[in-house]
Amino acid sequence: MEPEPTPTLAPRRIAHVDMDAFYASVELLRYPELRGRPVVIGAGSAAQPRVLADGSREFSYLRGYVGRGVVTTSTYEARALGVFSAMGMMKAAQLAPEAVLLPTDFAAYRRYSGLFKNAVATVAPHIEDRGIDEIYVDLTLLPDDTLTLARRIKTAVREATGLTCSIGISPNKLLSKIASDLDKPDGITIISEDNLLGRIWPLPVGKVNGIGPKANARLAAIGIETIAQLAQAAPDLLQQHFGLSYARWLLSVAHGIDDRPVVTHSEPKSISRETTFERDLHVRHDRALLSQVFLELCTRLESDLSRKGYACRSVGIKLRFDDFRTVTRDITLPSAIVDGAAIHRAAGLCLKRIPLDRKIRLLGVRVSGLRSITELERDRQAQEPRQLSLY
DNA sequence: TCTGGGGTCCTAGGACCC
DNA sequence: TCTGGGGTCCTAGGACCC
Repeated sequence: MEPEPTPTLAPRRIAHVDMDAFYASVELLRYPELRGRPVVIGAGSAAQPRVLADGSREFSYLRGYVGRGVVTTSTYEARALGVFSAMGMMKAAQLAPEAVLLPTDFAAYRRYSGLFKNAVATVAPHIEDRGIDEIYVDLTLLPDDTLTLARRIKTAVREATGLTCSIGISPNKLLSKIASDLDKPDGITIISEDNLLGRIWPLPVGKVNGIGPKANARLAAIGIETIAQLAQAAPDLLQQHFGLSYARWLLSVAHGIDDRPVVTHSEPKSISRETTFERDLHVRHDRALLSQVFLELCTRLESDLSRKGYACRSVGIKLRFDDFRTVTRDITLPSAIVDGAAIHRAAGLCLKRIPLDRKIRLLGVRVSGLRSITELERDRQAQEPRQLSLY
């Protein structure tokens, strides 16, 4: 493998802004009496707090939770008890039975997300969206010094939302993402050439965005646990275990190299709707329920598409069986569709191609090959005169 | 007391076309 | 009549992220 080229341009200044325990913090604005207590977000509407006659609120608790939900977010007090995102709620209830349980309210989080992003944009408008609670911001062309900008961003966010965020700033997205996590909550971490080795290299490889549980385990199996060890690993050893392109990527990230730009606009590639059943469903005995849910998923996709102004050329389904095995089937159509009935027909063709020999845990429908409806219309109108000229 | 829902990107094989 | 490569599209699965 060839050595990575050394960047020669003046370093960029990329910020990663990450809201602190975002969903939980939004809930604490609403229910300030919960501040300082372990709180877990992630239930359905059954966990909605009730307002009592005297105006006080009665909350649900994790104790006794039954169901298939997972923790979406938890407050720092709940994390101290071992309750983290993506943990099964049953397990969380064992660890923290006295934690308050709240339902997710995505409409509220989206509202605060908009406030947070608009606030940052008043300070630095070159923003890449990375989901509901984090963004990258390119500060390179702004005149002020880095620390001043970071403080200004935090002030703007706090004034607009009442919430805190953590900011990492470095020459690239990779390092800034790692940095924003180093001083949470409410921190500012600036990584430069000078402190790169001291701050980044001692960290476990799993801190790198893109090294997940699988890669982590495979690296551990060959004795690589820290970013420093990864940086010093023999290229041939990495290539042997991970293939050429992934090995190259691993080495470059370990050396803090990442040239990806901050991308301020992107179009969606796919839209999906899926649901996990409260109990595994039998293909024949629960056929009516399965059919109803299947149709509902397609109907929701129709409204998603039309609300967002897209048509789709591909339709796919996803099934998860009771043994957690997941299968997908796709079909690409001759022309783009929006209509729920057409999505339902295509999804039905996909479903026929899956042998249904086990109970079903999850059913999902996905549309992809998205085309903007206004562009389709424009193309269609541009086509018409040409077709007419054939006559 | 197993494991949500919404996404993106990558890989790899086969079809098909030139 | 054995048999080129390259490019693109489609499909299935998997890793990863928030």
